[in-house]
Amino acid sequence: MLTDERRTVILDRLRTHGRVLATDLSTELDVSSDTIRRDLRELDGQGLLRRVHGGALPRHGDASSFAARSRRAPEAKASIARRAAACVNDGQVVVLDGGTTTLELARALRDDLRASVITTSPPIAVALADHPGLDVTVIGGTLRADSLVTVGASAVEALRIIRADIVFLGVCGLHPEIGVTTNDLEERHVKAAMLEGAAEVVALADHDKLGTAMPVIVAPLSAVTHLVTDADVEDAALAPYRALGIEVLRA
Amino acid sequence: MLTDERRTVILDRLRTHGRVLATDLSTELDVSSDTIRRDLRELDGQGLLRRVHGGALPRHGDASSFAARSRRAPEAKASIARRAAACVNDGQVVVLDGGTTTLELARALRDDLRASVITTSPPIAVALADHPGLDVTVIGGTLRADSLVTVGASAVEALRIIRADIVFLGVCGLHPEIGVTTNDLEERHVKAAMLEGAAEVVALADHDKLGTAMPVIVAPLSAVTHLVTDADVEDAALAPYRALGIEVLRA
DNA sequence: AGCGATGTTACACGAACGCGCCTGAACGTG
DNA sequence: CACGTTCAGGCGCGTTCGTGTAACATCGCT
Repeated sequence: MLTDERRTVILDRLRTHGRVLATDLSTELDVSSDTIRRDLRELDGQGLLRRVHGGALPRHGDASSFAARSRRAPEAKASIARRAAACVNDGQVVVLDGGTTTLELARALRDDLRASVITTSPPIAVALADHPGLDVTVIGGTLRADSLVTVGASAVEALRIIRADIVFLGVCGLHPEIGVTTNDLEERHVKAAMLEGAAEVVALADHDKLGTAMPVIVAPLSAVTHLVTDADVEDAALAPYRALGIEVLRA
Repeated sequence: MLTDERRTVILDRLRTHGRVLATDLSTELDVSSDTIRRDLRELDGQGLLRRVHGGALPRHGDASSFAARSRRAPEAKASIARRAAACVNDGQVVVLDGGTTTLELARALRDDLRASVITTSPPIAVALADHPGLDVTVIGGTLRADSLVTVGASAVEALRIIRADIVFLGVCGLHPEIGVTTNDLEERHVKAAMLEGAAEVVALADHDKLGTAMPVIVAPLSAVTHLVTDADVEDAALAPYRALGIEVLRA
């Protein structure tokens, strides 16, 4: 059995079974456990799986579920959220996009803030209900199961009539030339409606969203006024955004 | 079972059940309680849960007042919810009012149900997002912090255009002569809009809401077609509702 | 053919990890 | 205050990991 064959088999098993054990692979593929461990280490280095003691797991666990996503890079999310929360001033009309980072942002808003918050995300609305100084408005619509935001014509219509002081956009992809992108057409229209007439647009993007692009274009980078990202980003990667006049904040 | 798998299971249980007990996890996952405690300690260190004596809780507790209410008479709520959930048929348009009992109802819907659910309650929307066969629509509006439902003109308008097959109403008070009552004027208008044009109206009321009245009248009892209540109610108290042609279901 | 370079594998050994058990301390409750 | 439960830390055991080393095959070059 060739090395690449064996690794393909390993990835297949991982996809179908959801996990692999080093010892099982060793016996079933009839190679020493050292070879398997080398394979797993190598595949982990290529980002094709996640090495754990005893075997390996899919890299993104269950990336589809909202709860699973909120478990990814929680400290980066939290620091971005804290930094972004400091951008909100009393009396502002704040529009919050959905997503795990914006949910953290909602939780990070200071307790004595007095503002009006509008969101398409039911979990964010629930998180903000406790807050004493906020007026929370939920944008209605059809609920997207994976991202937990509302979409559809009614959501777009409701957002169009709002002139936000500041919009926080949880981006799926942010690319210097392509702009803000997402992977769902309906969500794109909702995000675009948020941006219309907004005074400030703050994009929240952790390091592995920068420089990436998703299939659906939301808006060009000129629509974004601020970018909040985490500390794990080299300055060179941020230069193109600064060149476009975007204020870049490192958390 | 790999360590990471086990911790994922723990977080999933925490998310679905709202809490986990160390001893339960130990027996169900078939590892020593020491291992579970190590897991919980580790996950707490990562900020993914909140360690407490005996188990763990979600790091971000639910909205306080709402969460407190949902702990009141949980077994009565659950049985009412189960009974009411059986009233829903495939293909129906279901409107769900807010409240802790209707939240339980949402969780009690059978997994293979295919229906369209419309709700003013963000927590209910979140709870239903996992459900594979449901089309979930959130009614937008201003969020009431204590009851976690949306209210206001836009909510009323959105509900007016809907002809529901079945409406589940979480009532604050149900009185044979006064009818359905609540304690918030805005919520009253939302509830009233739900009832308009509904084919069936199911009121969910545990024993201590029967025979009581709140300040604001939502609708007369003639608007209600079904009443689901718990077993702790004497027949005499139900007679007046039956006399009005309401089908009474005891859970 | 001879030779070295490269890549892949198996074996060996110390280190690290995960788990269960134990003990004293802390907690919650009556 | 006293009791049972739960907790944190330490220890030992078995497994797994990473690295170093040697054996073997393949390939390209002379």
